[in-house]
Amino acid sequence: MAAGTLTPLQQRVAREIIALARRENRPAGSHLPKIALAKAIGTSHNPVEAALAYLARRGVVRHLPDRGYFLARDARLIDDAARRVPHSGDERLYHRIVDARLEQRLPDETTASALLRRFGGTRATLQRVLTRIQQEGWIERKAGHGWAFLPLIDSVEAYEDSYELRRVLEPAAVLGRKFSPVTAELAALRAEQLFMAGGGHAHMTAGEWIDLNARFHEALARWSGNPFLLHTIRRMNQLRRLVEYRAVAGDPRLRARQSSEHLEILDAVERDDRTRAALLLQRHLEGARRDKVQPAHFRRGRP
Amino acid sequence: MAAGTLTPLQQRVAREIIALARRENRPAGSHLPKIALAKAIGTSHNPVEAALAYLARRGVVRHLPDRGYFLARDARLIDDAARRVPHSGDERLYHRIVDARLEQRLPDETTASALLRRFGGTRATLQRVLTRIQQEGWIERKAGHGWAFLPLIDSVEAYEDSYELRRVLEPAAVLGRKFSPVTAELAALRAEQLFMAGGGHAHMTAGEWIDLNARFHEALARWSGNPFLLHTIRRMNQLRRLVEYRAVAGDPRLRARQSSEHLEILDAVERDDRTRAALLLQRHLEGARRDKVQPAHFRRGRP
DNA sequence: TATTGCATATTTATCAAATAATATGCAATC
DNA sequence: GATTGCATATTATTTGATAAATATGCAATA
Repeated sequence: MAAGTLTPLQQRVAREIIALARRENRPAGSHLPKIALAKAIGTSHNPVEAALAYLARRGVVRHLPDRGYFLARDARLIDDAARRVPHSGDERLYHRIVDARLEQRLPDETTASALLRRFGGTRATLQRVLTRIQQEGWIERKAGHGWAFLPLIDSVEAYEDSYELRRVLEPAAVLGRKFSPVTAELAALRAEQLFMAGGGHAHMTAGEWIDLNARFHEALARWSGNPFLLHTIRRMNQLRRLVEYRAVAGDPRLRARQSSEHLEILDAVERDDRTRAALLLQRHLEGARRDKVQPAHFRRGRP
Repeated sequence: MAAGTLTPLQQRVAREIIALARRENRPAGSHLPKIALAKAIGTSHNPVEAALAYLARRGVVRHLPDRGYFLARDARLIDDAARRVPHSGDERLYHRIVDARLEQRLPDETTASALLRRFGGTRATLQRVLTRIQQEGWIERKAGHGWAFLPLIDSVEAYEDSYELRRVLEPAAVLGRKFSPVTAELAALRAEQLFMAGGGHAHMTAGEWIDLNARFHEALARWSGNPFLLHTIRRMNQLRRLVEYRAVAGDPRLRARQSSEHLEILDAVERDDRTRAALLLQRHLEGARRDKVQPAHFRRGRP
């Protein structure tokens, strides 16, 4: 790989290192040990080293020989420009397809070749991107050749549908027979939400806000101990991210209210008042739906 | 392609042609027009022609020049041997991995190369199979190299989890704000279930029974008008098929009871008594769970 | 008038060697 | 006692020409 460029995995790792540090509000000088990072991210040391070396070149971290890498400044104060890691070709193609689809500039049925002619790139890249989209659930292979797009959360209608599902599933998660919160995760979530409620959102990007939100809801699903429920919630979150990133990036009042509602729910969970947690959760989802589902957020409504 | 062999798509089409004819209890001599079949199956004429030519060689259908293909005998009376269409390499590898996984002969984490060494086959085949499994939700890519298996519906525990999800989702589908049954589909389902309840299961294989069951539940989900709910139910059905095909192939009394319950639910849906339909559905799922979730059905329980 | 049977245009799969990245172990260092 | 930095072993991706299927249109036919 040419000097200065990263593989897709290395790019991802670089982004995750920054996200982690920011999530934990790491101070300047904080040590970033490669093995711990590798474990947290789920990869081997090697890509972590490459990512850290890159971040050092970018000035985000400092390198001390034989001692390792250290944050150059408080994680929350790293400016947007410095922490912007380039995206791989896969990622770029993916987003171009998302955009085209959200703006209804793509037909409901198409072929790989047609997409290649339109967007360029290699077959291998396109194949990977289509597989990813298939995994996310908004495209499927037709019987022989070709692909068919499925509805995305890209209209008031579909958005309502996704909330309808979540309103049923998430309270069920909390009330499930195996529900059991993980203490450490609960504490971490609480810290995040407190930081947010306490005005921390000033140092947060729209993307970080969305991820924070997703982590909260995913944790509840994970604590249900039901892998199928978790899988479903994850999928809804992926789809929401796609749309919300563009639409409802963040009214500060809305952010503050969401966090305080999240905290209330975490409180109820902590004192094992599950009925109350489920009720609050249901109200929370109902409120979030009302806040977000407004025609103005969507470019065009679908029938 | 060598004479006598079919492409994977052609094999699939051949199987679907037979399944369709049997589903509709087509009599001997029934005409099988290629374009209608192609439309029903979602492909072009070409693979349908190849599949019909193959079925003619196998004696399942008769070919009259310039008139087309016709069932050689009543669809329900086609013997098992005659309608067994060979499986593609993909399909075989898929089932070998399913078996190995269900019997806990595979580690939780592995690599494509390791699987190749173990099962043979080409990288491309394995890649496709892994993508399919990923789509079904019981494997996922690790960050760099390798794959991690997720819990399958292969233990009492996981089976309970899947039913917990369905018990919440399916009644919600029926009660959903957009629920609206499609008359033609409802009639077709009723006919199938009546045939079954009336002793038709004698002419049915275990696989056909499972598919019938899945079609019923999928139809309810589709009528909800909520694509996300449908997607989730579909996924659960895929997984159930994997396991039930091996475990609970079919106690006749159980089959008869299931069909009559299905019919009751369809009745309630037809007279738009949704509350009752949802209630019956919930009871039905509860009963089905009790019938099926018995440790004896599973080779070994997981913790 | 619908359907078949076949021809043509597109699309996708296949191949294996070369290349590139990731996983892992461990002596050196703090 | 943990961590780095680097070497080595595995694993996975890329490539583009060739071959094989699938999609589609239409004259001939029942």
